Amino acid sequence: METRELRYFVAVAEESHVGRAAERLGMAQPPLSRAIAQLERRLGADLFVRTPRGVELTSAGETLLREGRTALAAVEAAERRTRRTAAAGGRASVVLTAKAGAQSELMAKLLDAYAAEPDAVEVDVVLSPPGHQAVMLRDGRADVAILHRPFDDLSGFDMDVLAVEEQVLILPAGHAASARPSMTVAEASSIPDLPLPRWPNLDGSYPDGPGPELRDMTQILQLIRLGRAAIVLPESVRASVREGLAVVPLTDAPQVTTVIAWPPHSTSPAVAGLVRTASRL
Amino acid sequence: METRELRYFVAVAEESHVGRAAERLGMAQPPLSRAIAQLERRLGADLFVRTPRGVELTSAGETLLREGRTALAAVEAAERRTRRTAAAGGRASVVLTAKAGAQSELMAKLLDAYAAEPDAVEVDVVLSPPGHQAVMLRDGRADVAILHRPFDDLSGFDMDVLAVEEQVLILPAGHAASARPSMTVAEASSIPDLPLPRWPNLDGSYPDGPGPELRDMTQILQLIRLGRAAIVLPESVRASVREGLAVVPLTDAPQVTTVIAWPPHSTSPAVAGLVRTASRL
DNA sequence: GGTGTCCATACCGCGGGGGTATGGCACCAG
DNA sequence: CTGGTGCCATACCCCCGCGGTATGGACACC
Repeated sequence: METRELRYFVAVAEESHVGRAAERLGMAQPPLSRAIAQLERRLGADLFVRTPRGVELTSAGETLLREGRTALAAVEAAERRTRRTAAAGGRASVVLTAKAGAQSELMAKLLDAYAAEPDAVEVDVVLSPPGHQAVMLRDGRADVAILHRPFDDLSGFDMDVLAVEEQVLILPAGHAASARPSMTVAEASSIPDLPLPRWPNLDGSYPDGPGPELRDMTQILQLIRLGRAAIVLPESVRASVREGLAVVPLTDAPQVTTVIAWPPHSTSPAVAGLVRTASRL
Repeated sequence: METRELRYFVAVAEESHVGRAAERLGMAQPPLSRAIAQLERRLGADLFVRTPRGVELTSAGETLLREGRTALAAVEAAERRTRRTAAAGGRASVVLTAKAGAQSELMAKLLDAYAAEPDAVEVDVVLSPPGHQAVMLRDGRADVAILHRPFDDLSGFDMDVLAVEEQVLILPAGHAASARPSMTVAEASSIPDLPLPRWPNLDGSYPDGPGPELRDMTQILQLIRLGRAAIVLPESVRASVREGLAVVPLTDAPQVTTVIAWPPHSTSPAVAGLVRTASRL
């Protein structure tokens, strides 16, 4: 099976419509129809049932869609990483990605410790919006990532745990609830005049709800000082909490685990070294 | 990048020789040279340095070899799984692979429990030689596997832990050492007249050493009864130990963890159901 | 039954993958 | 230094197969 065939198949499966898929692929409809039919012949499997409105996946087609997407991502990742190591011009280098804003002290410690290693290579740090680290690791734009359980999807990666912490509620300093010694998540999310902000989805859109749309951390902290919102965050943010804000521990929020993750089996020596120093921190 | 190009590249990289790679691929040398050159142009990266003896990988080439192999495996897995679900003829089914011989009671419990589930599908159990479960999971011949830490390479899989057990030494009943209440691994492996058997590598070859070559469990137990060998195994084998054999606990052997593993992101409903019942055992 | 909306088939042109023959280069034996 | 050997690259050719256009055929809806 060629990646071209797979790309065609995925396009048709996603559109449920050969014509639209062809348009998306920048080609005419008949060759696409033929390519799909040929793929079906070669696999010995019907991938679609043809309906008057378009096409629908068979169960074999659903399997190929699931598996094919990850296969395509793997090919794409191979290509990207190859281009990158070539661009580095023989001198090895590693791209590390992390969420913009948080755990800067941990990152600094890691980068310092690694730079002191005898066989250290250059580390490019790429800060990306929350939730995008795993994507970048999967498609080859990054080699290692710092990410967070249970928020990020870690499936398919190897990883080491770097830190475990509780979560706290950040709210305006003067607010009545700020005097409480602790709170539950249910209580925190139902404070009448303090809605929790909404986090953007992977595609940049926002879920519906009452809270403000969260853009960056300083903006939301500003909103909290103004008495307009509250937010649940890992307790390490205490370090960056200045006046005007109060912190209340949450008793039943899930623990947040900071991990360093990397794609399995692509253990370049540089990545291995970085992971080794990370796990010694 | 097309999978054909990747296959060509991997062949050349593995042979370090364009001519031999071409032979292996069943084609002539010049088109292969050209395909590689074209791949290099398209990637904008030199993958090989040409030497008078053949070719050598550049660092970019090493990256592509590492990544490309897993990408090819992913494509192959997609193809196999699609063929399989098509062959199942609409009626979903799952292939579970496990090491031949061991933990049969756990498997039986799992299969019984799963069969009782409302949405259970047919489960094909494939027993494969030790160490091959992970390979079958990676190349799509299986959907779920029962395997064992730290022996199997679990990287890249999602998993749940099913059981944790200590290891024991099995030796002839009459042997002097069989009276000891416990032993260390060092002691167990240096009993003068009882060599530990050698396990086959993934390719079927055997490492060098004094012990007998292990073929199957009954054969090795026979050898132990004859006073010719001893073996270290998880303690669950006590159940299948009959007369003529003695069991001595090991104090410092690593724990053996039995896990159920599955490829990430290919979570078909059937696999998900099987895993769910497994983790409830 | 006409019409619109799909996907499939028929047919054609051309790019590119694969073949053979040969060149160019480095190393080695003498 | 020179002929020989063992590589990979280039030159040239053929033909398969991919992609294009035109059209057929099935189905739903009015």
